[in-house]
Parts: sequence; structure tokens; C-alpha cells
Amino acid sequence: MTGTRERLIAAAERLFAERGIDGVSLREINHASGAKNAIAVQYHFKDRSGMIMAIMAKHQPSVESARHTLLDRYEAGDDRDVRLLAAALVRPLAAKLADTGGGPEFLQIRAGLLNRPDPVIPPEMLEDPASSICRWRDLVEPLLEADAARLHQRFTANLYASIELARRARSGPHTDDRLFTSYLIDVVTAILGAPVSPETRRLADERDAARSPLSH
Amino acid sequence: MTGTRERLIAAAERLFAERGIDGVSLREINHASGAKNAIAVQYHFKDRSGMIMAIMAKHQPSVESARHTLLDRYEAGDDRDVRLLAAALVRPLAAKLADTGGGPEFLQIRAGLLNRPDPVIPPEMLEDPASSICRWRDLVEPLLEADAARLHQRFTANLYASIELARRARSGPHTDDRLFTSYLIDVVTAILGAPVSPETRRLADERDAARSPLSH
DNA sequence: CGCCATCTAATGCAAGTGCATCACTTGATA
DNA sequence: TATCAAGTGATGCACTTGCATTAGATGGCG
Repeated sequence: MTGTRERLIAAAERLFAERGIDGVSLREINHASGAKNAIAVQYHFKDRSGMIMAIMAKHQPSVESARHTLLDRYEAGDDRDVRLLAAALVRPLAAKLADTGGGPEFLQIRAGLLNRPDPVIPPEMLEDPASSICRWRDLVEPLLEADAARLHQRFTANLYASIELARRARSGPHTDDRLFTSYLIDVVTAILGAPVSPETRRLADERDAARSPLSH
Repeated sequence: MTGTRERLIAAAERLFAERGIDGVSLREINHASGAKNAIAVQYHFKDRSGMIMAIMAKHQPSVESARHTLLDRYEAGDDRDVRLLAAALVRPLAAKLADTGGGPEFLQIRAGLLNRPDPVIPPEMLEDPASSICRWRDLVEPLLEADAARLHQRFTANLYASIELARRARSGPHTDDRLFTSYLIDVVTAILGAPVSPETRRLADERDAARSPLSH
């Protein structure tokens, strides 16, 4: 029957999370899935990239819908607290920690994808303009200080959260992830609200002055 | 002459930074180094792991000495500002951004090593107890709030800084990295001093209560 | 000069890789 | 029942990988 596809995905999840995306051959995935065939992966997913995209497509929808729900709630309310947005970034991913259907593996694979030099899968899958993360950015931006130098790097909060969650997932299943998640949200909140030091302010002013030479 | 070893390291730096540690074969490194030999890498560095360790050994000393100098200065002074320690973490690495002798490549490779599932090189190379980063930890710890839940994750400031620097290095050489560096120090400072939210505090108390059942 | 350690070069090989091809089974549908 | 698309199985091939082997070059030193 067509349970092979699911078993292939499950095997790929486990192996990719265990040894990294490049550390597993397609043959191994076939073998681990139980199918003694050597080409089932190619038949169902064409190649390694397709395999990865299938894994992402399996897990992304729940993350997306959960985050959109949180952002809906944020927009409906009056409170413009940064921590609410940090939670909207973290919680949908943190929910995967307890997802026995390959959630922790998904987090590890995702982190591996985010900071690799060459994009294995099309970046629009992670940076879809209609995705919740872009909506998140638009909501975060007005809460930040109006300092151009900052916006550039603040959005790495996403990358940071992803890596932390992958580390958590890698350290085995835990009975309770709530404390970890809550503190991760604290840290993300701190990143988003990091105050600009006098030294940074001065350097930013110097740069701005150098860019517009009419004021000297 | 024995310039081959240096050219091999230079080629490996560039290729590893460009395509990742697993994305380059040893043959490619040989070829890119100019040597048409197919085994120069194995002769000089034994295998891929030795190649990577040689790259790290080339760059780590300057980072170590610079950080120790900053920590010496910190201990000699009276000011116990967290930002001084954040600077001691970041600045020695940030100096590599402008190091044309493979500094940016080193940063990218280092970040790639830090969050991969399987440790390619012995972890004691990154976690040497006599290293500056362990000394840094000991100095940071007394400045943090006495909340057990935090210490565990605060030290990911190192990971965060590494990732940010790798991204900066990847985005090409810049004329001036001072503003970037200063703001990165701001963010690391914010991470170290991230306030514990009421929710986190409550969850930590619940956990502590569950661990010591004598108080119910 | 002659010796020898160091280094470079060339060839080859076993194992592993992605991928193609072809044959077989299955189950739904006309 | 006959047909046919979807899926599974098995074998082989061209290629790359790391690594071994062997031979040749280089240069310091007695």
C-alpha cells in the first residue's frame, strides 16, 4: 500500500536529525524505511531536496496556523507587548518539541537548513512572503526603536530561536518543556528590546554623518 | 618548498566557508590549492578532521590571547559591567572580520562546527577548560541573577555571537565593522541580562517544588 | 659529491553515491 | 474479465569519494 511514503519520511526525519542532511545517503533512507528497494526515495520525492521539502511540508502547516492564530490574537488585543510577539515566534515551534510524530527531528533539520551556506531547498519555502514569519516581522518592526542599524540584525531572533530549539530537541525528549520555552521567550524578548548603547549610538551617528556629507 | 601546506589551508578555508564542511571533497581542496596531486591533504593533515583542526589552530591563538587580555583588563579594573564581558566575548572574534588571512572564512567554519549534530573535531578544542571561554564563563556567572534555570542557557550567548559573526562574514568584506560589532555587543549584553518574566519565574518555582516534595 | 628526510606526483582501487532501466505486483475501473 | 496506472523490486552503470601504493623531486648536511 501507500504507507511506504510515510515510512520513508519517518526514516529520513530520524536519520537527517541524527547525522545531518549531508550525512545520510538516499540508500540508507530506503533501507531504514524497511523497503529493500534502492530507489523508493527517488520515485516518491525525486531527490534529496524533494525529500527534505516533503518533511518540511509535513510540519510547516501546523507551525504556520499556530503562529497566525497567535498573531490574530495579538492584533485583536490592545497590548503591544514585545513578549507577546516573541511568544508568537517561539511557541509554535516549541510545540514541536513534544510532537512524537517527528517534531524534534523536524526542529533539528530545520535548524540545519537555516544556517547552511548553500540553500538546499528553495528559500521561498522558508521566506514565503505570505508566511507567518513575514507577518511577524511587520508586526515587530513598529515596536523597535527607530534606529536603522538595528533592524538589520533584529530579525536573526528567528535563527537564534530555531537553533536553541534544535539543541533542546537534540538533548532528548523531556517531560516538560514549558520552563525552557518560557525562558527562551524571555531571551528573544531581550534580543528584540536590546537597548542601544552610547557607543553604538555614536558610531551610528558617525556613519550617518559620513553618508550625508552636506552636514559637516 | 613547504608553501603547499599554507596554500592547502587557504584553499580549504575558502571552500569550507563557501560550501560547508561536508560540501567539499579533499580532492577539490588539493586541486584548488594548485597542487595537482590528489593526496596532499592526507599527507599534511591525515583526513578531513585534521584539515579542520589545522584551520582552527591557525586562528584560535589570536582569539585566545585577545580575549585573555580583555579579561585581564576586566579583572584589574573596578567596573563589573556586563557589557565589558560581552565585549570580551565578541571583540576577539569580531577582529577576524577584517583579517584578510582567512578571518571571515574562519568565522563561518567555526559557526558551522558549533551546531552540527556530530562533532567533527574533538570538543575539547572548543571547550578547553584552560581556554578563555571557560574563564569568561566563570567571570560572567556571579553577575547573573541567582536563578538556576538561567545559567543553563545563558551560555548560548557564545553560540549566538558566533552565528551573527558568521553571517556578517558571509555578507562580504565591509569597510567598517565597528558599528556592527558594537551593536552585537549590545545584543549579547541584553541576552546576558535578560530579565526573567513572571511566567518563567512561576514555572521555575513549580519545578523546584516538584523536585523537593517535602514542601507541599 | 652522496645520503636521506621531506615533500610532491601519478596511478589505481574498493566502496559508496545518485540514478536509469526493466520487470513484477497490486488494486481500481470499464 | 481485461486494462492500466500506481507502486514495488532488483540489477547495473557511470561517477565520485577517501585512501593506499609506488615512484620521483627537492634540498639540507656530512
